[in-house]
Amino acid sequence: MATSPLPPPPDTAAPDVGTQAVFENTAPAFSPLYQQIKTLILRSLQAGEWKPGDMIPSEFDLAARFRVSQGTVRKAIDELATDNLLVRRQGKGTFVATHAEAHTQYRFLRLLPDLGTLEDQGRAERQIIECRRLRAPAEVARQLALRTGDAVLQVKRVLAFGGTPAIVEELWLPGGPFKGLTLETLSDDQGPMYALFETQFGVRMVRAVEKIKAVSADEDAAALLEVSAGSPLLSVERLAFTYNDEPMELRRGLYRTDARHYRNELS
Amino acid sequence: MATSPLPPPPDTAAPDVGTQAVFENTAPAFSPLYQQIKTLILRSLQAGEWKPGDMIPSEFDLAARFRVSQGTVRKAIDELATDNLLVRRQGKGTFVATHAEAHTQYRFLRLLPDLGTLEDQGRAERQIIECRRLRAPAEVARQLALRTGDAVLQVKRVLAFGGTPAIVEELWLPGGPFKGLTLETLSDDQGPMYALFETQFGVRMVRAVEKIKAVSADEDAAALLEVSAGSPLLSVERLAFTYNDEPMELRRGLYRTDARHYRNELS
DNA sequence: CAGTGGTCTAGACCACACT
DNA sequence: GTGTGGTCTAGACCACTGC
Repeated sequence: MATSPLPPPPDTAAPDVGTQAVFENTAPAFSPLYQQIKTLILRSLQAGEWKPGDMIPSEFDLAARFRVSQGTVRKAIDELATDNLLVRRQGKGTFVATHAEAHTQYRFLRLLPDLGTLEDQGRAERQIIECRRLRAPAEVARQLALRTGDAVLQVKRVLAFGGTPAIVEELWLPGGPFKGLTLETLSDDQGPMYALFETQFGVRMVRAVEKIKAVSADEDAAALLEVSAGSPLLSVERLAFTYNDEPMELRRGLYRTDARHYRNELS
Repeated sequence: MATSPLPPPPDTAAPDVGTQAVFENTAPAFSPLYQQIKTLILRSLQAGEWKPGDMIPSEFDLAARFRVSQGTVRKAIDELATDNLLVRRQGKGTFVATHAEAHTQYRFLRLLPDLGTLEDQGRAERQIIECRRLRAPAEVARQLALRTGDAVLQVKRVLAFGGTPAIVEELWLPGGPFKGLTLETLSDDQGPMYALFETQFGVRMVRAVEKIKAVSADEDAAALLEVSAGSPLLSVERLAFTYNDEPMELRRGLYRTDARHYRNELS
């Protein structure tokens, strides 16, 4: 239990765990060991020590590294797995979750066809309308935790299924982390946009919040979605976050729901 | 570890656990012990052995009853707690979840004001429009797993906040479990409808699925919601389930979203 | 104080994947 | 077979609640 074959040398640098909470120095707030371990793993994820798709060290190795029992590491990993930050695969190992895998693709897309195979009626056909670099309007800046006027990227695109347009959306991305993103980058890419963000910009979207309203189609949206102006559309405003609850994308979408619906599970 | 002070006598009746899976007699499907315990607890919940709000036996007692270790019971309860079927309270015990508590009220209602205190701007003002007993239309029957023509209850009501109507909805309930439900029962009651269902009919809603669309207000809805005909409204169709994934309520709602929005978290 | 859930450990063994 | 995650146990101790 005492050896520590990984980065932190045997008796220093590694968080030293006595019998109970370690960082209980100042605040009287009690923090369980497994929570601290969870934080340390999270930190390694943020720092990019393990990238999306990578296998992280085994529970035993991590236990040695952090000087705790395997069961404690297990509980930390369990929680990270239920948060969809890690994926466990029995017999293989534990991996950093990614949007690039078939089974987790379009994890955030809740628009489904009313009828037929929920699975897939054709891949989504994507078309980028424009990609501009500009200064953040006040409201966009506020939501992305930037200052008004900071550089941002604005992307507009249309998604269609089986030739019928279904979604028109506008994305706002902070200019810093997404430096170098162009219309060509986006257009050339196949696969989910969040997968591109991971591989090209090292940004992994972890969770998101959506605000949904019913609105009437304006002229522009009506034309792009091939409906008549004034038709009811679903307005979906999404704020997506990366590891440290940092907002990293603001997305405003209009969904056609005449033959599809937004599905949500409550529990 | 061997005593069994609860209902099942010492050496019989209680599921007998050797070293591994118990019910592994016919199917080669492997089922972990804690999963079997989870099923047994679930069965007791369905049978009404413990009712919403009740405290269930301690982990130790359950461990003795099922002849497994306390840690195994713990894992079973953990999962039931994350499914919101049970609620753990340190120092006190583990309780059957209920819709009747302040902190879990309106757990399934996702409509929030765009501005101001998310907490509450006044209680919801509810008004029952009608409550009829009739024969299930085909589509309603299908969704509630009944036969077309079976007895069902149809309830219509309006919800308002601060004097402004926000939701008009129509509920369909199976006639059997809800025998005796009348307009008076519903109107007299304060508090969430799902709480009433628990206390009066022993029906606890556990989870639900919603299908959301944008639609135009027809004359009736427009009048009730005090908007002009043709205004965009959010159509929310909810199918709610009780313990055994039995569908128990079909609800079709129209939401005004001019000053409110449907909030959803993705992860 | 006793009773409850919460944390942590150590070790044994099972199931699964790869080589 | 070896290495990984998954299950189960037994026991010790901590934290919170209420008598």
